[in-house]
Amino acid sequence: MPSETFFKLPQDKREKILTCAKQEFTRATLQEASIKNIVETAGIARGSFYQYFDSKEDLLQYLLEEHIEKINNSIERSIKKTNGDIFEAFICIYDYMVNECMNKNEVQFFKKIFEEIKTAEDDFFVIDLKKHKPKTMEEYYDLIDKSNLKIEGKEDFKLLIRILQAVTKKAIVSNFKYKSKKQAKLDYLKQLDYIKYGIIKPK
Amino acid sequence: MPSETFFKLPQDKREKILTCAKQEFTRATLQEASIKNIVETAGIARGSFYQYFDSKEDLLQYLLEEHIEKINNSIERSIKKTNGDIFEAFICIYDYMVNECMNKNEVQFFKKIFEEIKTAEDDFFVIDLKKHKPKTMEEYYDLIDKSNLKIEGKEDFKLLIRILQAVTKKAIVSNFKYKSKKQAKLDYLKQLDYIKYGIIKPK
DNA sequence: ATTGACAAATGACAGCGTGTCACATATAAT
DNA sequence: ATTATATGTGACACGCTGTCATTTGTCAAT
Repeated sequence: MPSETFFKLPQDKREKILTCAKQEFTRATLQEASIKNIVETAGIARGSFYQYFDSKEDLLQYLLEEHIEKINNSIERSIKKTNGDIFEAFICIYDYMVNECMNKNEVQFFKKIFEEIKTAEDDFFVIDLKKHKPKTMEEYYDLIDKSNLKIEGKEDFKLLIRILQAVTKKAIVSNFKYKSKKQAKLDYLKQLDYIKYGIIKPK
Repeated sequence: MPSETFFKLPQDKREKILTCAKQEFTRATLQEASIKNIVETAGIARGSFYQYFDSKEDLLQYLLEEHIEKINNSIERSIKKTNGDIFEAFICIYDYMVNECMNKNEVQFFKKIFEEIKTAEDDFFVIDLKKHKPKTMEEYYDLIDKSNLKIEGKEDFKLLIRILQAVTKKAIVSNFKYKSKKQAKLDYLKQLDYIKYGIIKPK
């Protein structure tokens, strides 16, 4: 978290810093991004940066935090809206992430962030940042309608969520990457259908 | 690729360098790994390193290369062995990767490597290394038996492969991460079954 | 055995980004 | 006006990088 001092800053200065930071994280990966560039473009002294943030990671964490919060809420909202239909809920989440959760000028930033996410990570938004784990999907077990699913218990549910999350993450990256948003969505829906009804032709 | 000079080195020196490099890549991520540590533990001069390799990435690429080759062959072999059954083929590939393709003393190294792989990557073994793209699964389209699959053309096939690769990558990471290799395998098989026959209960 | 030409090894060096710290400056409290 | 406290600053030492002029090793020709 940024220091108290940071929040006491005049708004325009604070925003300047955040804007320049986003710019830098868009230009480069988390590793390549340099504090030097951020302080130079934001026009603050090197020492000041460290008065506001512990580290580069701390800053990035903060930049993502409000979005993690929003996405988190969207997950709960989606599940409720679809009456616990896990597939419909994931489609809502996808739509939210792709269309609503970020401003137009942040898209490139988020594209970069999504590309940075490791396969090994189970959540959407954990990069190399250990703190502030958002609620995991598994925690919504009770809200999901399992009556027509081949799910026996939480362990099965976990396995399903892993599949859906892996596919959804990749779909979101595709949405950013490829020209046609429409095609990306269609591809995603088709993949969900495969998972829903199976890839094997019924006899 | 390493320089000619590197291959002319006495075998023990060459191996020392590679061993120390693996050690360093096991200790740290690609980004954190330092050439300084490698040359110091291997007991060679800094300049020598650059005579052998272009960069850290070049070295890592070389370390992975023979395995990429082996894995690549295992893919083709698996597909043929299973007469084009894509699911059985993926299980073979999983088994090969988890049990056979690496020496016991390399396991930690590969664990690290797999954890580094980004969600965005479509292949198994591309980290941040652009060169030497192995054959992609998509290229095996003609070898796959599609008679009982809901696959109409290459585009559908691509979507299926994306799902299977995403799930398999995560399963391999799990295998390294969790205590029980057996449970990891069972989980993977269950996930494949979900994809094969669908998660929705038949009526 | 000596020479010379080429291959390989070396480590000092400049460059660059980092995180810190002693000092400067602003703001508030008495 | 004076003191206390909070905030801002950039010079600095540090660590790692990639380079390059120089040294060392190898071996064929004489």
